[in-house]
Amino acid sequence: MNARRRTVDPTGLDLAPVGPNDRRRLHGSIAHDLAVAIVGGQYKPGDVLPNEDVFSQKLAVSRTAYREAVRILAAKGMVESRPKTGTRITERARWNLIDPDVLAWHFEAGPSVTFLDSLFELRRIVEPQAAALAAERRTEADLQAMLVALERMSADNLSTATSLAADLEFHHALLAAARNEPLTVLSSGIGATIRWTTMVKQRVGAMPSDPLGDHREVYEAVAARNGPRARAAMLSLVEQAQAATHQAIRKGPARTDPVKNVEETRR
Amino acid sequence: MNARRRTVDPTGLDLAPVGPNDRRRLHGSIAHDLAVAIVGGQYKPGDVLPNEDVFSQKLAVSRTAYREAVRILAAKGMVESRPKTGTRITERARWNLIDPDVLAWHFEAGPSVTFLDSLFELRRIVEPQAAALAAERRTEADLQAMLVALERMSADNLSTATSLAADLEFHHALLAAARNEPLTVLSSGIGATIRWTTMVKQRVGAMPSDPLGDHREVYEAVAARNGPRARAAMLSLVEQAQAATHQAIRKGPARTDPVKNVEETRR
DNA sequence: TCCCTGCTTTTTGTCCGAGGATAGCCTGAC
DNA sequence: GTCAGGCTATCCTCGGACAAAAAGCAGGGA
Repeated sequence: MNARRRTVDPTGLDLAPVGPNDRRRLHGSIAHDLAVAIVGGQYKPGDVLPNEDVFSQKLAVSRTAYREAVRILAAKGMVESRPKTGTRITERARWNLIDPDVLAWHFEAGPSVTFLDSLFELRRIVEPQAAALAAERRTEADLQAMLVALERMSADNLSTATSLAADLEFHHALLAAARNEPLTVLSSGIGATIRWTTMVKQRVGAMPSDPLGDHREVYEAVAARNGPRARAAMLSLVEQAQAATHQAIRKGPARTDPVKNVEETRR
Repeated sequence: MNARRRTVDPTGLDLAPVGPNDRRRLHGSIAHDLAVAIVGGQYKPGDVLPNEDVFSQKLAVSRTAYREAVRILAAKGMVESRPKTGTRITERARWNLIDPDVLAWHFEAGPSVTFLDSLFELRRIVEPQAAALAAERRTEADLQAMLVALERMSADNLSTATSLAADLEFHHALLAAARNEPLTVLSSGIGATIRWTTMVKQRVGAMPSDPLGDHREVYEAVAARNGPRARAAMLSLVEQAQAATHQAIRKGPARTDPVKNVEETRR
């Protein structure tokens, strides 16, 4: 959570002060923390942040670093700065919700069930069609990539980190095979969803019946250049994933731990 | 093109020095110019930009402003900075192609025909399904918004700026009625596409047969809560738009004027 | 010969302090 | 009551300095 590089921690509250993802720069981690606080509801649309001098001091960083962090958030449509008015959180409708980072921040803050559902809905719309396109356009290399991912998925017991990675790889290879650049971009967003939902399912110990079968069916349809069959298989895959996620959520709460104060995490 | 605020222009080459969109801040216009140069192919993926001192001096701005511009581009996945290595253009696959800004920059640089096609393909995938969802979920208010847009479209002769705005409004209202946040975000991207294609068609003087009829059909299907019909109507609408655009492009070139050097536009 | 360690150097990252530009707000005149 | 003008809070831009990261090189040891 806290990715600040500072080694000393006078408060003693801040566990895991030097995490493994400490390669992020200061402005990056500020943007991250602030963003998580925003999507977590700690700052609401319409709210105005304290002015630069005050806030950067509270975070114990320079105004420069803070401003660069705000630029990042502004680039994703989450805040808007103007002289005299200050920096204000924009309405959610203007956030770039399919930006990979924004999506990741949502999952980190603990996505609401409705948000999760809307993402699955997006997948239900996009991925089947993408599979159909992939069936028409895939090359041997695409097929090979999908096959490798498939094998790596089945090699492990479907619960390890590598099998998750293989899952992501599979979906990415499929999107890539569709030969549509804007569509490919959605891949990382979809990946974020898969990653999180897998984690939830794992935590609850609820492994779906047979996700591998679905994946294999998609692969074979694509290999056979059978668009409609690929579409149907992918639709079934997504729907099963959604059902499994719902089931897991009923067992455990959807929202993870409440977000800490930005001011507190950072000092 | 050049949104810099500077009033004097020693070269005399830079027309329209103070455009109407001059509200952008310096870092914003630098990001804009750089981004257009990148999507225009002036800098290619893998290329390394000159270091901050050199480049910011060449652009005649402070390092601060330049760095903030780079942060914006980095947030959209277009560049990546590291100490010692420098700032390098990332591969296109990692660009956030559905970000409204990135899309707008593409259109400004003159999109390639294949890119345009892939966007229409995305619309063909997303919008019909969105229309179907909208048919199920729309409220009276949604309907009202769509109707207003429809009337404003038909009021003007379908070639003025206000009718274009109404067109955008219609599509946005429809997406909004689908009640799916991530889907709504695509609205601005779709809007950028519509805006640009309309412009092209207009320039060539090729107005499609009857776009209004399609729009009205979509509206009525949504009003009747008839999902399948809404989907079909929207599909037809998008396909017609694509056909009309292709026709227009055959008459005139797709790519607009070549992009100028960033260093030159800015000084 | 090969690898490992430590130094050098280039580039970005962070900090600070100052002044300029913008825009919301209030005051005052008409 | 309305409009013009000044006031001021806030972000914006600037310049300069030093810190940190990391790629590449050189030297030493096995």
